[in-house]
Amino acid sequence: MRDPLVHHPGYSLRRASSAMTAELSQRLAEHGVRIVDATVLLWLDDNAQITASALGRALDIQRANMVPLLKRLEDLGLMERAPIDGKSQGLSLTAEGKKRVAAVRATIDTFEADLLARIPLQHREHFIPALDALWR
Amino acid sequence: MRDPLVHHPGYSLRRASSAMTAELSQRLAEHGVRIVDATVLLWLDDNAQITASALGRALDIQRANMVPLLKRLEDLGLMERAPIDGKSQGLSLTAEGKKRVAAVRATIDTFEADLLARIPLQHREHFIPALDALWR
DNA sequence: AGTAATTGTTATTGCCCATAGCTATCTGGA
DNA sequence: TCCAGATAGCTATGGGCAATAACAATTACT
Repeated sequence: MRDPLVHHPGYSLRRASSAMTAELSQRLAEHGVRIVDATVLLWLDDNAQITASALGRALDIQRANMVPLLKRLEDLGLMERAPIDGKSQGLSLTAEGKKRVAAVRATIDTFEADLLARIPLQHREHFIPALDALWR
Repeated sequence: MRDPLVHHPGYSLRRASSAMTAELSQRLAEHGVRIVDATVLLWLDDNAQITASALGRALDIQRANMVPLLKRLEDLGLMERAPIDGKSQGLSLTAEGKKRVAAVRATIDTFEADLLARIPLQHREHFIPALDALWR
């Protein structure tokens, strides 16, 4: 069986990302959050009172898609909103949210370390710079 | 605004993959196929008479998810099935499928080259080996 | 003051992956 | 040779994330 996709960076990227996503999802399920939830929680922890729109721009999430995401975090009691003016609202973690984000951060840090550890040493330092060149 | 996700390989991987996927999708739309369709077409071109199950195993696609995928390619007139025995069927490209796959392959090759070109030279050769360590 | 941009929202769609369960067929060991 | 177990193809359903279009209310700019 010939594999026409060996040495195709696009395909390798897709497969690696999908494998990574599946594993991280599973680890985060322990905390009752999805991957996107976790990234938002981390951002809120570092940027209290950020606006939904600004957060969406930072994470490249459409405003429309922020709505159910934030509602979920609010329903979980992890995040709350405070009006800034008539149309904007500042987002911040609740006390429960701060507790949760600490656990989530620990899980993510472990995960990222495990991920890097799987990459042979001679390639490791090139990994993030190469990836970042593709989107940052 | 602080970014808590800089230097997180998992996040960079997700973002790079998502950016890449969006662009490739767009380029392939010109040929009327999706990304998954294209990878299947490439495989069929190199592995005529492969079985749906075997193809699914090679690409890590569940048998259940192969069904609508193959039906789509069949409806497009790009792929046909021939019974091997009472329960298996060999998949292969139609004449139209062979024409299409040539165009698709050209688009993908250009895309992969463009993708690599965006990675700074000193990191480039490390990219695929690093990715492959994460899933192959 | 009035036009343009921004914010939050609803509704809908598309793509890809995952699980559970079913039937028919094939295969290998007793 | 027969039968249990593996395999092939399929249906139905749902989850996760992203994309688009449209709308009302508010704010910012000129």
